[in-house]
Amino acid sequence: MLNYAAATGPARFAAPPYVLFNIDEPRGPTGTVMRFARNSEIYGEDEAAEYFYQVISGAVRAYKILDDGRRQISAFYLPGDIFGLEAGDEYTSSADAIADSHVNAIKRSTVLAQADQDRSVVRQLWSLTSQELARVQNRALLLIKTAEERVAGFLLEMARRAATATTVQLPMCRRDIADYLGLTIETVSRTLTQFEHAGLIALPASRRVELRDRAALNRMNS
Amino acid sequence: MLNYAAATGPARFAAPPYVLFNIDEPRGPTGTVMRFARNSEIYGEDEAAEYFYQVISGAVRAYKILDDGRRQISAFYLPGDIFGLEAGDEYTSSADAIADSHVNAIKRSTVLAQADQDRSVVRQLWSLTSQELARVQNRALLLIKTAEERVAGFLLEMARRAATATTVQLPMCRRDIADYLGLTIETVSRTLTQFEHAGLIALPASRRVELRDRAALNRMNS
DNA sequence: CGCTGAATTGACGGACATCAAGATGTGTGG
DNA sequence: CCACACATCTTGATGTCCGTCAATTCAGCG
Repeated sequence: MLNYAAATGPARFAAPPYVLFNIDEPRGPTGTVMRFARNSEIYGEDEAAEYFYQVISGAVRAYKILDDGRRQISAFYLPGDIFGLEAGDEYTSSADAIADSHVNAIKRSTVLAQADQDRSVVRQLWSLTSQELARVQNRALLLIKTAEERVAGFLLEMARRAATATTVQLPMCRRDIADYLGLTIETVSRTLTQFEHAGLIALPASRRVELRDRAALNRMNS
Repeated sequence: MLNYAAATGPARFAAPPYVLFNIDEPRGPTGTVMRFARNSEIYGEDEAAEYFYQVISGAVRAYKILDDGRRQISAFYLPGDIFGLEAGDEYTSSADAIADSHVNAIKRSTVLAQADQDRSVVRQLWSLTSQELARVQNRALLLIKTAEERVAGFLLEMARRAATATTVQLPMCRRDIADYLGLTIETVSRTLTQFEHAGLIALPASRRVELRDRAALNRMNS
């Protein structure tokens, strides 16, 4: 059930050497492997930020809950992705496992101590946070677009990050997608079937998407 | 026309000592004061990131333009705010002056060189980028809300950052506000007059807002 | 005092949310 | 292996918030 194969693929983050994490040695001196069951919480908003994480297998969502119960998912993390990188002492979002997942956890205090020896560590933390900032900016761009554009953008993003050829296996349910895109599950569903009827995608299963006309999807991404 | 008084107010960023910028000594060894006229560009997206900036007087907007001409403003920077802090070699947004402005500019290469001597420099860069990330996350939260909630949130944010007592002097036009909130100027305008009729605010001038019922606005902020 | 861009106000339509029902898929126990 | 239960997903009907288009008012400036 747990997919270690995903962990042996190409790493998705920036420049080696990997001071923080090395996905090829998840059990090495750089951290501890933890297992989280589907829908279990990894950390909560405003909790003390004890660990930095990297996804080994499975998938993770980061989110905030508004007073009225609405949820906004700010990011999905897939194998290779690093998350929980707080500069402050508390997590600014909650995070939980979308599917049964293995993550590599490394103590924040250890990393910060390491930073006193090795100046490249903080440089790397800054760089990763900067990449996260760029991701959030791009998602904010999505949120001002039409439903079509948002769903198209989401499919292309997932294809870029998790695709084998043209088939995307979605780890998350429609509610997660809706909460990520700022839409309702009905609108997400309708938009997907509309894409299917237009021949842009195929939906052999609700969580499996085949991109048939990537150019058309790109055009929508405006 | 240029308001130096604003620069002598309390600094708005985090913990001293200010390695990067010291707003009390804008002409000191930490940078160069530059002047930008209203609507002039400070830097463009994908340009080489030559400088880090801090606003001394005036106001700055950062934004991206979509293919179809839509503009999304990702942030407003007021006196004391630092912007243009790129970890990569290029700016990821454009920035220009909303009003005639003075900014303190410090060469990115100088700061990065300084970072080899003083380890607190990168730590500070990381911290500032992390704060920027938190700001963008909060704006993304705004974008999934109703027009009322977005405008209320905007007013409270501006009041917190730029208010003298309960009066907010807005440096930007309705189009800027609209592009920041993902609304149209008509909706922004209508929502403001609606707030006025409900007694939540007063609008003695189109760019001057007096908060009359902060509690009610806060309640909308959900 | 007239010109011009900014802001407001109104009428209307459309995209997406809401409410509701039905279809599909999945896990569990007999 | 089948049957039932429950969650997930899809599809339909209706409503509403906000965008669009258009006209008017207001403010700043030569």
